[in-house]
Amino acid sequence: MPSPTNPASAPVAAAGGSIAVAEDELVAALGGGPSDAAETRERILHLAKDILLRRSFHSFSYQDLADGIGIRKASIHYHFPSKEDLGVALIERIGAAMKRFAVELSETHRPPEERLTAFFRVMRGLLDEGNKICVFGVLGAEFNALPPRMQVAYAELLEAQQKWLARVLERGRERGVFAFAGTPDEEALIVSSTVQGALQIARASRHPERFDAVVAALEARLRAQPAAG
Amino acid sequence: MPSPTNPASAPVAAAGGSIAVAEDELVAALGGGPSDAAETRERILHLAKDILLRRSFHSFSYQDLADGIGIRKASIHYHFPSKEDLGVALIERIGAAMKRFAVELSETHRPPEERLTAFFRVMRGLLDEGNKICVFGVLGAEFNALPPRMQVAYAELLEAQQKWLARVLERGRERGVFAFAGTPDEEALIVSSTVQGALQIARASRHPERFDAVVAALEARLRAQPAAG
DNA sequence: AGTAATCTATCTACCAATAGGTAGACAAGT
DNA sequence: ACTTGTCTACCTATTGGTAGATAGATTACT
Repeated sequence: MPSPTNPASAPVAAAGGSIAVAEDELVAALGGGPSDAAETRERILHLAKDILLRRSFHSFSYQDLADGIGIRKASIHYHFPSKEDLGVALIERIGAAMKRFAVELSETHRPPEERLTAFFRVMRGLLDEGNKICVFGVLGAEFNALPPRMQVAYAELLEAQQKWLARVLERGRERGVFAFAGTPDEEALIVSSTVQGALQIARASRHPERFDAVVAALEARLRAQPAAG
Repeated sequence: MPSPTNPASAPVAAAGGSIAVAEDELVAALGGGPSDAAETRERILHLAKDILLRRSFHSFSYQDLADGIGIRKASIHYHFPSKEDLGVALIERIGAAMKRFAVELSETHRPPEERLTAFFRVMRGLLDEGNKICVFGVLGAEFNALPPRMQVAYAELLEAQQKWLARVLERGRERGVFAFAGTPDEEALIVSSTVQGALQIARASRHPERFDAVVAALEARLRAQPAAG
């Protein structure tokens, strides 16, 4: 594999985080070994996701990715023929990370309140690792300007996330640790809307702690009233 | 005024709405009369705002505006030398509309709960008139990719809106029509975060009624518990 | 085993379209 | 004469995307 100008260090890509789990796991899981092909593909996705959550979909180009990775633009087109392909892959990748996140919480038998807290923690983490916000916030804002297949992928992922959240809330209510008036679906909608908006506002106002305040309020209201007095 | 290809009808521009008040009012207030200059400027702003709230800032070009209005690209640069200038003007214009909205509610002595409802109604209106979302949601998502002066203008407008909302909530609590645990500022943050996120989710999922559900829940929780039973 | 064919992943070098932006001519109003 | 607002005509940089060469690895065939 000829890589004449591979600087052996991809500074931009190194800054990236993830929704829930280290990217390395996925790399290992997919590639199985030191496959160069999968590795480049992963690097592209990793960096693209990083820039996406920082700056939005229409604010980065194939050239940005090429520069950041130390590869030529044409090579990125080899892995992702069109930007729409890349966008869809990004959404799917994030969906996979969300799924792994959910599965892990499930397999370790975490109680609902802990799952919700973990969710909040992941979201909060985005703000710290480079002023990111959640995918739904990024792509939701430019939704009408998104290529068709990305719109579909987005909508699907959104429903999946809503479903997961609703289930967590429902189980929490069954166990008496959460209290809310409407349906679990409605409550999930409220929680995710709030988190999504709070991330954007906290970032733009440069007051990340505002996100914490919102989450605290959200948790306080969800918790069954302990008959305070 | 030479306008060789002015089609006398600007179809794209005609679809636009506003945050709170009809654009025509502003046109009249600023221009004072049938001034061509102010009129063109207004048409640009009107259309730009429309596209902005539909498709985001990086998803439209000067050419789009020129085509939509039936004017040449260079003429738009005459009124707004750079896109950053246009962006700042857009934010300021929306700020002016918000202020007029607030002043009107104030001058007609509307009670806090009515002001809040009016706020929700305006936000909901965006979804109907062409799948728009609020400015804060649009620009908040691409905040890091925004030109510097737009970031500043955005942050200022955001603070102004938060302040207004906080004041409404505070007065409502004083009068006993609202109930919430934290400070008015915190509550304002929660309300606007929720609305902002809900607009995005409702639009992307093509379920505008989900916004209504969120707002209903927001109102229900704000309302002082009527000792139901 | 040795060689030919194929496949993979990258490269260089290009493309047309579009981006934001500028210079200067020109017509009309003051 | 000056100002205002628009025009035509252009500029440079960048956009997403393509064609074709090439180097190395893998596979197939004798």
